[in-house]
Amino acid sequence: MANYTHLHDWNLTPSEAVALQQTLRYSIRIEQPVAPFRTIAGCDISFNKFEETVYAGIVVLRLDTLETIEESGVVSRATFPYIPGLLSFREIPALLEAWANLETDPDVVMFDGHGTAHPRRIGIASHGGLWLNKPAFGCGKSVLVGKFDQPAPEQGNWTPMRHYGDVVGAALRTKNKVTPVYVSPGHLIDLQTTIALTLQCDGGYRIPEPTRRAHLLVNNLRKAAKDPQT
DNA sequence: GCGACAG
DNA sequence: ATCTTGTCGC
Repeated sequence: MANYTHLHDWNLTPSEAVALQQTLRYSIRIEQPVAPFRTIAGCDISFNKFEETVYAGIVVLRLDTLETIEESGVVSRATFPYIPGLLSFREIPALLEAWANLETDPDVVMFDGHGTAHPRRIGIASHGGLWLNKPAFGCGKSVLVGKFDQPAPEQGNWTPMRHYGDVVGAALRTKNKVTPVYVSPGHLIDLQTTIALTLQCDGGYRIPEPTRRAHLLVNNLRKAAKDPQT
């Protein structure tokens, strides 16, 4: 089953959260994975605006067939507000609850957000990877930091995203002539592998399957709780 | 000081 | 993120 070890407290002020990121960033390891990956997890959360209740979910799929092999959804609470650069403090606590309910132990995790493409190089994918002590990377729909040139319009093309002289991620075209997604390594993985895995998770949509299915899962959870029906 | 700013 | 219908383009 999937587990994780407690790294630190979550009830922090935004200021304390930034300070914690400055100490945690040095534990992050960006490197080429040794063992091949067989399964991948996608995670996401959903919520009603102005409400503290959040629906967190994780979907595990086989990398070779993209078949879903497990889903885990939980209803939790997020007390930390959304602040650009501190997303992990709002989303990870609930995601850990969903993770703990997993029967399988995914080989790598795809987060909805960034990894090193972050002002302090420790986005949700890096922070999450540290907690899970597992290879993790981020795939975001918009940019937080980093400058880049537009990649060629055909699927598979990508351009490096740079921030203060560092290549922090890549603008990757997952579909012909469609806005690219922004990927970056989180922990225990490198940019090349991050790009390859994202392309391997292609299901015909801009958003790769792990994240796309996790999004559908948590959205259905939220709707189910909203209506007195099924 | 001003503008930017993952989900 | 969420609130929402139709509509332009391949």
